[in-house]
Amino acid sequence: MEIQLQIKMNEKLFLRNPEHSELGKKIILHSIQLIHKNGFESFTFKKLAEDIGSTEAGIYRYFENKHRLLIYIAAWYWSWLEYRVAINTNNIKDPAIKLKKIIKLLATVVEDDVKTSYVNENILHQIIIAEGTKAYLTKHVSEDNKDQLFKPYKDLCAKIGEIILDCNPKYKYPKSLASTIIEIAHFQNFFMYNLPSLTDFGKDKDELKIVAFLEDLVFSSIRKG
Amino acid sequence: MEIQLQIKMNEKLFLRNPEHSELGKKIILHSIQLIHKNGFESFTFKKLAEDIGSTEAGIYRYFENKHRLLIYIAAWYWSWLEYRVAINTNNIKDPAIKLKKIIKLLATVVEDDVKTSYVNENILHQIIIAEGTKAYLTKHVSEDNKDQLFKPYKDLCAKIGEIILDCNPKYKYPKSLASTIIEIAHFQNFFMYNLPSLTDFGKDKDELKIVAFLEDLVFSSIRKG
DNA sequence: TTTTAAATGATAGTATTACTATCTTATTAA
DNA sequence: TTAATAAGATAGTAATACTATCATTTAAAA
Repeated sequence: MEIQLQIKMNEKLFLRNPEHSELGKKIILHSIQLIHKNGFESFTFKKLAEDIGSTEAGIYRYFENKHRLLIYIAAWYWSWLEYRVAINTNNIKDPAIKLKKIIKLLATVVEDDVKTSYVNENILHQIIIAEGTKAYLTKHVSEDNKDQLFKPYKDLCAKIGEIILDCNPKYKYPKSLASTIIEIAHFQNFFMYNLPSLTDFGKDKDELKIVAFLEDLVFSSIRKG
Repeated sequence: MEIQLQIKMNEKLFLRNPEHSELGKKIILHSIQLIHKNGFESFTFKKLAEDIGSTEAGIYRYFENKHRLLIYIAAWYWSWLEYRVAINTNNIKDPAIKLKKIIKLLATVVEDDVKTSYVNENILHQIIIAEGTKAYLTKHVSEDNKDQLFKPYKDLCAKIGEIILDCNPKYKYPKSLASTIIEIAHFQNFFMYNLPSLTDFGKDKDELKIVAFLEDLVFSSIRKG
């Protein structure tokens, strides 16, 4: 039996649903590759079209602009991560063990377990580390937020916040700690590889050390008092 | 007596030193204003030139491109912050109190104490919150890093790391905790105003709550064990 | 199986962006 | 006073970020 993961995406994320056609899937697959290769700034729909063997106008039928495409990719990533969190924690009772599992999912490289044919999840993880925050660090965050474009990110954050509260119902900052875990898992990874002096992991470049750091940070805060 | 703060900047940050001319100072002042107003993505040298009453070519004599200008502004900000950290902590002996002071400097709005005629420090603080990470989240971080473009950021981080070690010489992640404090101070501020459900401060929008959260996070980690 | 609609391909065109080049005129410093 | 140096003015180019149109292919409905 082959498991095919299909993530339901908010309609406002695209003009035409890329999951419903071959061209659409190619757009997602190749944009992830191109952004990974050259970075989001030098990524253009022209280059993407050439890469796919389609035309610029063709891409514009799916996404308003490259920023919207980034938001789509990020939303897909967070939905996929929440799904992985769900399947990896649903048989665990102890919230602390749940939280540890989540930290590991956030901070370590993905093993390509569930295949979604048109997305390379490992590369996706890497581009979200480097480019993910650009999805919302804009002047139009609030409007985009009203259109629910960041819902998957916020849902995941809310879920982590709840688990933090399960660990300690008196902890005062569950949501802020949740968003902190998410962002720091990515930032410490980026720093470790690119600006290593900002971390304590520069020498061995071991993602498990980021996990250890985050666990230490999180559990000493939650359990204290 | 009027105190004039002059920050020595790395020569590689610019083509011509903007501090050495009126036009240069206008470039810094107006670019901060424009980036604050419309965001970094829609910021162009053409618009900047029009705003100043100069020409595009004139700006290009000072900075290679707008990304370099952002790096310059960020570097200036981190240098200035390290200076403020120095004057605000040099008479304090207790490293824990030092650290609290630093968290406050990072997370709260600046009171315009020391004037640097051509920089509005309050607006600067806000644009670094929203745009600062874009200075290094690029495909050419490593080359830029070799040119020491991020030195002020790294110096500040190292300094905070040392103070953390002063608090507890056995703490295992001083540098990672330092970069975490810096980034989270800014991210929680951005979230609080723009994606409030990612924080516990959405209702009152009180920066002092970010300070409290960070203090709780930092000191429970450092002091534990 | 034909008709019709929808998606794609091909091509063209525009305004803006991101520059580079050159020449002239101020400003400043030797 | 002359000689650099910086700034202003103008022009030009390649690439980016789109929009529009029309023909063709593919897929769904009659």
